[in-house]
Amino acid sequence: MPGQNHIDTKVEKSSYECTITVDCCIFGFQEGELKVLLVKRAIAPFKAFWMLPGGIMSENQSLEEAANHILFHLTDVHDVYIEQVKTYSQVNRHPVKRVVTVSFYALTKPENHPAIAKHYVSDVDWCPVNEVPTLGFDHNRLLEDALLKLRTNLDQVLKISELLPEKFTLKELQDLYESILDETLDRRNFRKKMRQMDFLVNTKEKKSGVKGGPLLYTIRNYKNIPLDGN
Amino acid sequence: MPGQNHIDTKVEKSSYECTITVDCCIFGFQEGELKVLLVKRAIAPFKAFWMLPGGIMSENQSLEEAANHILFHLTDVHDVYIEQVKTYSQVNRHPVKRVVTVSFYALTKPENHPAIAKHYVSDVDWCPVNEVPTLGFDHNRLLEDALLKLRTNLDQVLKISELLPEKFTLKELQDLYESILDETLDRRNFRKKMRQMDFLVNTKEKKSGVKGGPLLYTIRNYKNIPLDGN
DNA sequence: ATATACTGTGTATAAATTACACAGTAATTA
DNA sequence: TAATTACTGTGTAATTTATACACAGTATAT
Repeated sequence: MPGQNHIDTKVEKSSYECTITVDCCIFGFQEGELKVLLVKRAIAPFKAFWMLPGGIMSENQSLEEAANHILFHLTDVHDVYIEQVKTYSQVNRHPVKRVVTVSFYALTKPENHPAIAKHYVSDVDWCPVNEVPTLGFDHNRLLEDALLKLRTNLDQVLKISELLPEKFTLKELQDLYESILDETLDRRNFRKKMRQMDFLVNTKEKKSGVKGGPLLYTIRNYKNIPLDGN
Repeated sequence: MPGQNHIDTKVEKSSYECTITVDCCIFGFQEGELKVLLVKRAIAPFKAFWMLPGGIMSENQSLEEAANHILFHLTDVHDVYIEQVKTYSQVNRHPVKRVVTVSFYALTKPENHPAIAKHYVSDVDWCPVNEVPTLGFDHNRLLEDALLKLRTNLDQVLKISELLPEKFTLKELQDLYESILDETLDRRNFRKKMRQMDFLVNTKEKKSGVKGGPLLYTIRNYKNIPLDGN
């Protein structure tokens, strides 16, 4: 009694197995814009298309570990905030072979991680999220879903400190919020709200090279990122 | 250059494949309590443990289709609201064989669907969510995560009409909210809020057999459930 | 030195949320 | 059938939260 009609909870010897891939929306904030890391694919299918970096989960790693691996190899980033977005399993998502894909988003400081093209990748780019071209596979959809999740969870503020340098001005913080939410915010109200949550520590230093001499802030308990495993 | 070191986006012939299972938290509301459908497993491992109903995704179906299949075979429910919760991929989740599991929650009217034990299942029960025993595998964790997601998304009210009979009193609706959120709500404020959103249609009928003669309501556009595919 | 483009701050108004009490109805009971 | 019980249905005032908004100060650029 194989295949579709099973309603049991047993794992059988003959059960169907499937390749599982991980794709990552790696966000960074640069020049006042929210960007996402894209790679240009060097092989078919979708040769020369831009896409989200991804790879295959292997035998001895969880999806989170796979995502971290991909991230590390591609950007030299580690210990970064990653979050599962959704699993995509339409039968014909991949033109050659069936795969199920779990997508993650990851938040990084691009300042620390120059992107370098590696295997099966001919180019690499931090692309402003508003200028993303048509991507290979269903990656535009994955990106859209990841952005939505990022927006929805923005109130858990702490994690977005991953996108900023260690010291930052309130304007930089607000610019980040605005580019994630894709709307403008009132400056005074924004600052009031940020003050209420007590994440911010005023370093008393001023940022130089910019008009107005804005104060630099940092995040309380900088670098306490919970990593969970499923 | 196999396995873990891959950072490419290519799907290779030799790539690792893995069994993917679907587990469902099937919620129903009965006797003023939120309940979840559990099955008692008839085979090892975890023989005689209660667990969430689940099964294996097969070659020609998406995860959502697999979940609906399981649901249908177990409860005769179809066209029900289901939502993906999360994917679990720890290497040692399953004691016998590696599986990756995608969990869903589903909302049903138990009144319509007497549960019947089928394959590999010796018993079936609608269990109040506050009285769930230790389940097989990591199913307590899955249930917890599903409940959290259900709570978090409660504002998209419409879908919870899946849990109620076609006509219901405001008290029944409030009881449902309270058992999902696990807190008590002010009656007048609750009703005000429900009135604002305009889901509710007053049928002008009164429910009999109960004191106070409460009015019966129904949901506007009853049975317009969006089903999406990934 | 002057102009420019930014910083930093508080208050008044509007909107949303919360707290709260009493008269009415239908079953149950004595 | 009268009295009791356990529920229904309703509105307003108080609090909290969110929004709108203007001007003096500072570092850079000219």
